[in-house]
Amino acid sequence: MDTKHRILEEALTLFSEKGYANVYVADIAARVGIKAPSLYKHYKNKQAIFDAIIEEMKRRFLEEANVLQINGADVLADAEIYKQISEEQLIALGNNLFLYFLHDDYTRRVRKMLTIEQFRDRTLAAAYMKQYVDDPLSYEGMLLGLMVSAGVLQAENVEIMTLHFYAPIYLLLTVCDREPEREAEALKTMEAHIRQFNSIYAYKTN
Amino acid sequence: MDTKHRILEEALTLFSEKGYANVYVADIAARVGIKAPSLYKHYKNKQAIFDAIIEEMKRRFLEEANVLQINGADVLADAEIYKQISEEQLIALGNNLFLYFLHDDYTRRVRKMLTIEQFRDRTLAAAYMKQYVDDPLSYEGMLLGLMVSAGVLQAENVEIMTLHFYAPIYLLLTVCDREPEREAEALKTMEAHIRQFNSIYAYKTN
DNA sequence: GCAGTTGGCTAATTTCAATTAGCCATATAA
DNA sequence: TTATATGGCTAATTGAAATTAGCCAACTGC
Repeated sequence: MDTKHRILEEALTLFSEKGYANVYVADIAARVGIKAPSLYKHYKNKQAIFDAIIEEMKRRFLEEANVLQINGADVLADAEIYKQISEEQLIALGNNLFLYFLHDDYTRRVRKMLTIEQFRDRTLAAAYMKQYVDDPLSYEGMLLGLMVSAGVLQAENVEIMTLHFYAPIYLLLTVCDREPEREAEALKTMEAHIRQFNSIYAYKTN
Repeated sequence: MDTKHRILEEALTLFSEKGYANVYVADIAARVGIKAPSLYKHYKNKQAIFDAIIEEMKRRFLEEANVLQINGADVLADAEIYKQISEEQLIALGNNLFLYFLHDDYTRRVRKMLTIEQFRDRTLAAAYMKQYVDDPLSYEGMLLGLMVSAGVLQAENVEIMTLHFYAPIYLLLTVCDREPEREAEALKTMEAHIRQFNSIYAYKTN
């Protein structure tokens, strides 16, 4: 029944840890609790499993993008909120993004898998970039832009300000993906980063 | 004669494009201009080729770190220079680092290979982090620290300032590794980033 | 209560890439 | 100038993993 879905689940886990080529069909089957040949009742071959994972990933990413879009519209209607944004809330914004990317199990595995497979397939590289660079920059850019409009922050160039906000988060994310034991250190750095970011970009009456 | 070295060269290129598991010994041989079995006159097996690449990488990284260390000492003796650093020089600093990492052929291939292989071997992940995150942060941190001492820049926290300087460079590097056609755009962003960085952190007499 | 579909299994089979065997020419060195 | 090492080749051999064949039990809907 949901064996078909369990296969994707376990395959994703394995692909994210070892990469497609180093995972054997038999490994996937074992994790699901069946024998390798039984997998072929559900998927044509190994590649088809990979493709299905990518399809589901695209679906989820798209869905997520839509949710954010809608949220974005809501937030825009509600721009009042942004007039009283505090440093602590800015820290929460960064932390949420960081911890979601880092801990959400699905997101984490997909990101690792894309990291490993991206050079074999340019569309995967593009998906990675969109999801972990371009979309976050554009979403956070919108939020920070609202804060500028609300007079909470100020910047010569909001895009660059957004880069200054997000790039350290991205860097710390790549650190923690590879060396998870550095997470505590990363969270401290995160907070110091956002405090300094805030003191730099907070609106100052001269 | 230097066939032995050519093998490492061609293997590195292939590993960086497809990853270890997707490269066949025969591919490497073909690029070198010999047949697969002849490779075994030079290396015990495929893994030994990979290991030799990693050994050479470690040697080069260490050597490079030493050069920077020595440069660092020189630069420290010469701290006067830093009193008249200009925005253009700061841009040059960022650009040099970025373009060296991006275009140096050896560095580029090694970085891609590590990106692909890092999750199979924690020591590779650690090597990647050291070379592309920790060492640049510490080296740039030293330079920016000197600029602070020289009264050219000011910051609450120099480490965070360094993160603000380097993280965008790192992010743009990961973009260009994956989507090289975005390099021109990245260079513009780079410059805008450093100008804004400078206007933020430049020492201001109140 | 039975035809058919589903999803499991074991036992092949296939495929493909790594590696080994064993031969030969050339270069080196005593 | 002869023996030995070096580095190339072709033709096996091996081994591992994907995939296929073919069997069977259990559920499904009529």
